[in-house]
Amino acid sequence: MSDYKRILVTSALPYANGPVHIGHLAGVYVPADIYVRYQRMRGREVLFVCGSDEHGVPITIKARQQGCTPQDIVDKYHSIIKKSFADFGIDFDIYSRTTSKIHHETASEFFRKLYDEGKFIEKESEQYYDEEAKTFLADRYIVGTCPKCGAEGAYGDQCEKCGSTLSPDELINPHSAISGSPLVKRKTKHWYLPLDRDEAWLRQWILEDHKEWKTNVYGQCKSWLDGGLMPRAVSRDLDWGVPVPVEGAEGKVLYVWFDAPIGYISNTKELLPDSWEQWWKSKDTKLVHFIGKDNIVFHCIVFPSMLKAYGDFILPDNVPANEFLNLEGDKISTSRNWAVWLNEYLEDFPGMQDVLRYVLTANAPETKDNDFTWKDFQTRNNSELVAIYGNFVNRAVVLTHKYFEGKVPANAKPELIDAETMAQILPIKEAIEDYIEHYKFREALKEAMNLARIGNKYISDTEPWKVAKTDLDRTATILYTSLQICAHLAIAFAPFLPFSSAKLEQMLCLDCLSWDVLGHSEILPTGHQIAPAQLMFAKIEDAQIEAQIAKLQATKAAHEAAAKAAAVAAPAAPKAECVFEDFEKMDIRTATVLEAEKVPNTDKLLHLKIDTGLDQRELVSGIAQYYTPEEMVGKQICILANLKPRKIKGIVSQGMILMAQQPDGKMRIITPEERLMNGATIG
RNA sequence: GGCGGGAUAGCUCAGCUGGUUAGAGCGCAUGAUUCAUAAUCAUGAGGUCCCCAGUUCAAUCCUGGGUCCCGCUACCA
Repeated sequence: MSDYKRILVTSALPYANGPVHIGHLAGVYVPADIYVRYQRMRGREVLFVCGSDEHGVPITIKARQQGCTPQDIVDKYHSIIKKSFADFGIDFDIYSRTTSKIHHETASEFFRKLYDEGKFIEKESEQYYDEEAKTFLADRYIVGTCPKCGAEGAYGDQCEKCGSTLSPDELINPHSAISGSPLVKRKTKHWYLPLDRDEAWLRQWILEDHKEWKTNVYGQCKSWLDGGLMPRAVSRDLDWGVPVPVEGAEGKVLYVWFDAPIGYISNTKELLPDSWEQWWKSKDTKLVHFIGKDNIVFHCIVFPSMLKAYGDFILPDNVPANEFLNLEGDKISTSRNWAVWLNEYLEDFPGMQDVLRYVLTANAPETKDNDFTWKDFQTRNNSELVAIYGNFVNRAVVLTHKYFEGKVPANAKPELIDAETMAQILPIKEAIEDYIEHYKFREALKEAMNLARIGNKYISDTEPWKVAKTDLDRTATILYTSLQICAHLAIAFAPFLPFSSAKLEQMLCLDCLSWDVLGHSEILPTGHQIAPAQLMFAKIEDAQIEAQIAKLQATKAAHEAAAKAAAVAAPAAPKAECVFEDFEKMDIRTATVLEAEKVPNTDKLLHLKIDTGLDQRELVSGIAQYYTPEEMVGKQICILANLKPRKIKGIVSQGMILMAQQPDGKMRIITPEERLMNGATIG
């Protein structure tokens, strides 16, 4: 620790296609802010850098959907995000954005240098192109029929119905999610960062030199390194982003993963045009990246590899990645609107930033995913912040006003218990330091709260309100000691709850205190006037919590209804034209189900025996979720009789039942209006 | 599918290199107290340490297999 002269802290650049929510705050920004505030209080030179990540395909999609430009989108969310962070006291030295001029220049120059020095490899490949939207498409924006389960609307990277991983080439009828038009393949040239060349030093640097990294971080890196690294494309075909600064690269921009982390550098540069290099290139700077677990590989492998390729940059000392925060038992989701948005929180709980900061720290997903519930939020506020911290301060201040006109009394009659109580502060200070230096903010916060517990115990044990009846000198010492503890609380909590510490300092008429006075026996001198008592934290009533829960339930219901309506309103895309001869090839006829049973070990399959009029045959059909075997027996159905037999789960299926399915998944068999003979042809 | 992380009291979490009466906070119960936002203080009740096998004198911890949750996934290692 002491080897470093300064600390550069970055927190993940939030993606500017939506506001920020409690998950962002809990995983990344609150821990980073605690770390930074603590280091500053210790007098260390710290720089805290962040900004919006404003490039990439999702923003262009969103703009297209909303009929505006990508710039409109990022302008809107950049200002919302920036304001939310400011409101919550996330104390960045700079919060800038990747659409800034200086970032474009910096990222461009970064690429160009690697390009000129031959650090990239070039590859030509064929990629899907949407001629109508005039754009190449990311896998995610190619949709089609899943080759594995037959579901419509599978994405080019994954089918959400059956969960299988796909590549766009496997999709049946691939078409563009943007314009709906069919796709063509086009040749395109891209540059790749050959990560494989960096394997040896990465292995040494991470696996040998940084065994202290968190297990999730270390494990993930090891997994990648053991698997062997591959070259990774740094450019892509898109018109939104930092243009590739090479002749003949029109229509290509830097891949967003390449451009975004450079944002840390350009934002530093924007703030400190003359001295930024000291922060990024000086060996006595400690670099720490705060991120979520989805970002581990970029910050531990890819970005370091970029920095190394460029030369003379330092590498991160640590990457304390957190896990994820859930909300009321479900994954937080922007698209499903399952989140607590920071801007909305402040409307409902004005002035209560610290309560959320407290709850998110106390329940931070440091080692595993955690769940945020409003009930827990209420309990932590009412029985910890109000009942322990706020209450202790209130007791001490109120009694001081009652007996000593709001002046810090003299330490007139000390006893052993006073010294013993004060002696507990130093170990707490050291514990907090140790925990914060090791990125264990949850534990650190607990220690700070213990200090308030010590205060409550002290004041209960000494009972100044009783002693005052007989011995005012002793009362003086008790309140003197209690007020010193209050002052210590203001300092100990300052990294975590900056607003409350400011309030408490105001009440005690203190100026910004440094971390070093923690553990000193006298912060408030005798005779020092303090302000009237005011409540540090307000209780949260059940009604407020119920309102929040109702709000979440309402958004959930609204979202489900909207999804259903959208699915019903939008039938599947039309298929390409075909000729009568195509249709004529199909032998479609009526049949009756004779027997039906579930195929063992499957969820969806029924094994049917049917009478086609021509013969009796067996087939396997994926309808078990819609019909029970009992329901099917005796039903007249329509089948495609001349479909090539296919073995499914060991059973040869001779034909296919005709079904109608809605986009929301509802499925029914097709059956003649009135019962006909088996084998009647359909055409 | 492969890989990584997680599973410990009602809830949220600690438990370093195998030996602990397995811990903390909240919640709960009982008692004390009334300066304080019915807050506080003391005491207590709560646990097949996910399941099954194995190694060991000894397993929450190590090994193998399995289940569930989360993340990553570059022709899939």
